[in-house]
Amino acid sequence: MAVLSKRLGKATDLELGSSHPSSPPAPLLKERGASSRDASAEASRAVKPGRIRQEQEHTILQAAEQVFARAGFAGSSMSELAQAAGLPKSTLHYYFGTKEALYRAVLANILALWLEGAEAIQPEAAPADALRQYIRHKMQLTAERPDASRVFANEMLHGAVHIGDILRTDLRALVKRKSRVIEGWISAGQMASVDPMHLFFSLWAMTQTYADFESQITAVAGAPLGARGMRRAQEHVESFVLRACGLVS
Amino acid sequence: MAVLSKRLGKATDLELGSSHPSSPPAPLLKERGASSRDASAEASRAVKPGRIRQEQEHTILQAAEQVFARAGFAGSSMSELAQAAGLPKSTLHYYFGTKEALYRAVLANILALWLEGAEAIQPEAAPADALRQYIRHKMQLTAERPDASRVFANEMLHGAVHIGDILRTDLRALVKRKSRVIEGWISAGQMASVDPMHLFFSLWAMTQTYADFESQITAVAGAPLGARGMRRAQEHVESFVLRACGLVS
DNA sequence: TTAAAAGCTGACCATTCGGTCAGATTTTTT
DNA sequence: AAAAAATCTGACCGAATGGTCAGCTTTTAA
Repeated sequence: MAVLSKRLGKATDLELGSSHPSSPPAPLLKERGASSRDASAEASRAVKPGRIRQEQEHTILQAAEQVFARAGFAGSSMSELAQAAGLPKSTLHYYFGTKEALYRAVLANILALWLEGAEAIQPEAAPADALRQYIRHKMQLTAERPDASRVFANEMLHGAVHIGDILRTDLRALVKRKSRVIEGWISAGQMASVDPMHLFFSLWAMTQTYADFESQITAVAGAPLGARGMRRAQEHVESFVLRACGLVS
Repeated sequence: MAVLSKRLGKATDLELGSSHPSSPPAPLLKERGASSRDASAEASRAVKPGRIRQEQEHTILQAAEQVFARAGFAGSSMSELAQAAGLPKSTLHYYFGTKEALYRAVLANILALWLEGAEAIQPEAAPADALRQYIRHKMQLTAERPDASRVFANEMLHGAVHIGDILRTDLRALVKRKSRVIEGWISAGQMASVDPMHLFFSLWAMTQTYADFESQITAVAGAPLGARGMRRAQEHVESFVLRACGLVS
């Protein structure tokens, strides 16, 4: 997992950094260390590679995720982004060069998150346990990082132009690999016959919907689901999927 | 269904027409007849209420759906919209006043479509038949009007500010009503115990994902699903849901 | 046939947009 | 302490945006 997300992070930065009209005014040393954002080591190794830069980038990215989630790429202006980060517009340009580069940086962070969790699906695992764990992971992400989910959803809704390459390579490979595991379970009679690819589509859809379409869900439910509602949602998805896969508890 | 969609159309137009800074320069006679777009009666009753207006509005709305689906509200400019419709920008303003009014008109059309199909869920029906029919209806909409689905998804992703009222009233009422039917089936032992509200969320998510996240699906599948792929998707969703509801075929 | 209504559009406008840059300030290195 | 590097930002710019409007043409009603 750590390996995977690191590899993807690189791939993203790569795809990203190449095609700008103007290169950023500052070095922009593309390196997120192995331990990404632990606050403890902050003071110790704070010497070398732009401690200020790291902090500011983090501030900006966090604010940008919120803003992009609310309005999408086109719907967010640099001045909004700047205001949300509590910094002048020029400072954002100093750190990320262009609005698109900032957007891609947000996406890169999210993508790594999004691809995690599938390690639970292993040949040796019991299908029910593996699926339950995967669903829990996805629902947790939905509950704890709804903005991340929404930015990701928005990107795909509009054609995934910025992350298409990664989807076509890494995500496709991941699904292929895990599909073989599921097919193994099926032919071993351990679960019902379900098209693995479509199973992934359904899992992603059912879990992400609680973040992406939260406004619809709130409207139908009459009020935001809250912690209790989300717990109930998770139970629903778990039992729904397990039953659909012929894995009655 | 006809009654429902008409009522909603009105409600939408109402919510719509009120809150503009400037009122449209032309009368804008808000009336879509009962038989919305049959080409046969076109020549016969073409006399009274602005035949040209009706045709032009239709042209513009159709083009706008495509454009809004691709780029969202903020990402679409009036000049793009105009170019897609093959008309000068001022003409769009003549017919719809503002970009937002045009967007709302597109949404209103879509919303009626989206709310259809739930009539299949009736107390007297067999649960398996009813659910299968509902899923088919949703999948058909996804396959035939993916742009409509995407505009709708985009609207909800960004808070459903333009249709929140209708979701909170009409959609909520619909779900409440149909949930009672499903609860009836459950307590009669006709299907497994599934939270009806969350069942709807899952159904919507699983079916719409094939339009809204088509780029992701194409990337993972290696190529667009096409007609055969969509047929397979429908079979997957049907059997998946039926099994999850304890309705083995 | 004529007057009125509806349809149409090129030219224009104020505002906002993403982005640049010179130069000041702060931090780090020597 | 001095030099170098990195950080920071107000002022500015050309382009694009949504929207307006006067005046034209076409369609409809009288």
